[in-house]
Amino acid sequence: MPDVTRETLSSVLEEIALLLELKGENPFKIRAYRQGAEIVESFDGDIVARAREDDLKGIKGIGEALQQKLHELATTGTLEFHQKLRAEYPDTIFDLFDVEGLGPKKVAALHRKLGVDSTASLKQACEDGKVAELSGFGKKTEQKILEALARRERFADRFLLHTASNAAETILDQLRAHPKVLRCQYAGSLRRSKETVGDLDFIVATDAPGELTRWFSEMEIADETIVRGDTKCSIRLDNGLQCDLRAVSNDEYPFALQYFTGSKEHNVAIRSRALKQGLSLNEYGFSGDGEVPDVHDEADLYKALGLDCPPPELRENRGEIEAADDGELPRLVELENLRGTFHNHTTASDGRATLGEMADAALDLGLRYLGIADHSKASFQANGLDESRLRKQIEDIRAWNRERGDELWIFAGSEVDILKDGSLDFDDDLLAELDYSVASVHASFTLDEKTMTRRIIRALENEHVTMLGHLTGRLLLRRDEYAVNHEKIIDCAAETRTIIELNCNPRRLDMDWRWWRKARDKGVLCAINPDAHRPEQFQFLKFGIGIARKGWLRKEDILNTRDLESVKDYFGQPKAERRL
DNA sequence: GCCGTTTTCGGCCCGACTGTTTTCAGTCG
Repeated sequence: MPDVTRETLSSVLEEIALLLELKGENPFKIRAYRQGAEIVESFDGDIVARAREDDLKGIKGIGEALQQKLHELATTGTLEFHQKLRAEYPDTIFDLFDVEGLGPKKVAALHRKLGVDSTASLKQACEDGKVAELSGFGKKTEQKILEALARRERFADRFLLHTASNAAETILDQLRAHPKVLRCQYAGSLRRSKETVGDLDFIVATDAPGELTRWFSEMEIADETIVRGDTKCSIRLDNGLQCDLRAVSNDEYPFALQYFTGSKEHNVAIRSRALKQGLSLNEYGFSGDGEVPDVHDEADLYKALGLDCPPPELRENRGEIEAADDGELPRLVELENLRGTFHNHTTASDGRATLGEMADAALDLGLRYLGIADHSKASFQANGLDESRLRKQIEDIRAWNRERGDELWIFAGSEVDILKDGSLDFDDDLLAELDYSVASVHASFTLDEKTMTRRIIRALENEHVTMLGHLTGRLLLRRDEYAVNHEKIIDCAAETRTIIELNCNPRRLDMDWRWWRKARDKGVLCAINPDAHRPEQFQFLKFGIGIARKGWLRKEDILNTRDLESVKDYFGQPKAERRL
């Protein structure tokens, strides 16, 4: 049986879409492939098995042709249609689509007329002045391509959530202070709390749009102006992050905010719903033959379509529209619901602050309890604690609680390494002395999926493992996740009553938001953990809350929204008796 | 290529901006 994954299926469809674009195929056909790729990627169930068994009928967006192609791909491992298309172009041509300003038409022209087939040959062609000579191109286009190529080498094309969030708050503060701004907000993937962000979108309501776009491009924080018109302006910050401003009237504001918040998939579904009601919707308003509804904010806009207003984090077209239609949107967790946090480090291992300093910071945040989980001895690179150092730390924590436990209660834990074979870095007797433990993988990342999954499951089956740390080990924009079967881990966590952590470090945000709703429905409890290595990293909780909301989690799905006594009770029970 | 409470054919979101053009194609979001 060929080794075909969900990723294989969706990436082949996506590649077909790109190749058809190069060939200048019917754009709607291209979109069908692209949508097919998205459907496969987010399908709720074992899409690979369904494809293998030719059981894809009835999935909206996957018609006869795609069913047949997915079946061929899943059973044979390749797709003849795809292979034939690929043979017409070199592999490196796909890189050209990532160059800003280049779309399928221009890539096709460069390839056909100049033989450009990679970013290297594109750079050469520009430097030789050949690009400017092509019809439809010119000197400026050539220059812009060279700049885009240089930028690609200097900057990542995505940014971590906290990098984007910090910049956005700075800019939003300045917008709010501007006298001509009536209302403003950031939109886009940041507002939806995606784990990484490509650019920032700001929407302002104003009577003086031209003045605002000019002011925006002249902000001190702007390193470069990319475009500036009467209603739209794009700048780039010195870290490469692009920021777009849209200036609209106060009446248009809710429509622009909704539109630019996206996601694209959500908006497509919303617009088609509007059309069925005889309303045409764009970023400026409703239009239609009959009465056009009165809209002052986003909630009015959704209400006009018979929907409750889905929180921005849910707008991914993953069931939120149906839920909004049925009045069954979840009441999502909020930052204010958190009473404490688990999984934090101190100078005992690789943290930068002492136990006392971390505790004081938690008190300043208004938390009622704090969990300390320093590394275990196998993580020698992180100065992990051995048995005697851990026992000493447990004593220190008990002493704190005797003295100041009525202000802030500290739970004694450990981030215990899951060793290569799934056994733990401490024996059960020591683990039993702790209030709780976070079991994490920190080494041997390259095991195959089956072995890695079995390794983690063995750890979850341990009575003394309270929660699983950063499930996939991914470091966003830096290191891929290791191979692990999420479904099996989630099932095992539900069965063994093991909590799964939502690690809020912006590099991790792990477990991924796409899995939480399923985990929740299976009865898995979540802990929102900052993995703080210094006091200011408690701020990461904010991003964890964003991801939890994106994963449809409510207050009751998260351990650290409970009060101190409930958490003590929870830890005090045998694992098998713990309930949601 | 997909879809259908108007449709099995004819739609499929569309506006802003730029650059290369004399009225528009391409890209982006």
